[in-house]
Amino acid sequence: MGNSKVLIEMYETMSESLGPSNWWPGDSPFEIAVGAILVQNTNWANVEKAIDNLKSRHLLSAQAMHEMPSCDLVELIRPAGYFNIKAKRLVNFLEFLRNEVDYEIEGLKVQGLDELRPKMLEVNGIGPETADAILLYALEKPSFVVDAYTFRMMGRHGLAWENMNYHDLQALFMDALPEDVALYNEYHALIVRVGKEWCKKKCGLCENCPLNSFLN
DNA sequence: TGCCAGGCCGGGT
DNA sequence: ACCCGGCATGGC
Repeated sequence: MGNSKVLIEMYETMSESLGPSNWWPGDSPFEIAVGAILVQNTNWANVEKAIDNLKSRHLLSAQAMHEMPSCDLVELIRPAGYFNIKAKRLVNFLEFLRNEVDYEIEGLKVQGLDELRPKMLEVNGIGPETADAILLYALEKPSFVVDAYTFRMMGRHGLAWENMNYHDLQALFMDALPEDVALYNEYHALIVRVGKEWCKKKCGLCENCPLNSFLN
């Protein structure tokens, strides 16, 4: 694909400018998966409060979260926003974990990406971005994560246009880049870090953005 | 103070 | 196949 060169160059520019990201924040694959669900359309700082609520009570485990009354789970994750619907989504995912691997999330690693991803998407509350975040950051599967920052950045640089959907943009990256878990991991992390700092919804900071030399 | 943040679902065209 | 309203907190 003709995008390989520019996408690699953008990656190297961001990497040299910002340094390593050490993503995803979280001490375990399960914590990463919980964070991926809680961060849906929400500020990460709020997600951290919710995760801290669980962790400080020693309740950040699949079995503990599945066995507690859902009203308790709702209260613990309240700071993450959308707490009623996110509690249900967490329970749906916990049920999936129990059925698939008896709550041991790392057991999912034995499954191939092509069989695991569709199964995860069947869980109500797990959409493409959440599934890919869990696959990539918790399970180390080579599935590129696309998010709102990715759409914004690629649109701003003329590499994606309005009618592209999640799958289109993911394919654009995965066709252009070598299949490399570490590369996918760091690339998405850098996009989010650059996006948070320089490319918010109202983008007026392009003069200082590490990627400004790529603007037409 | 209103706007925004690392989406997704369900119901309607 | 898209489009839209709903979901909710905390920081600036």
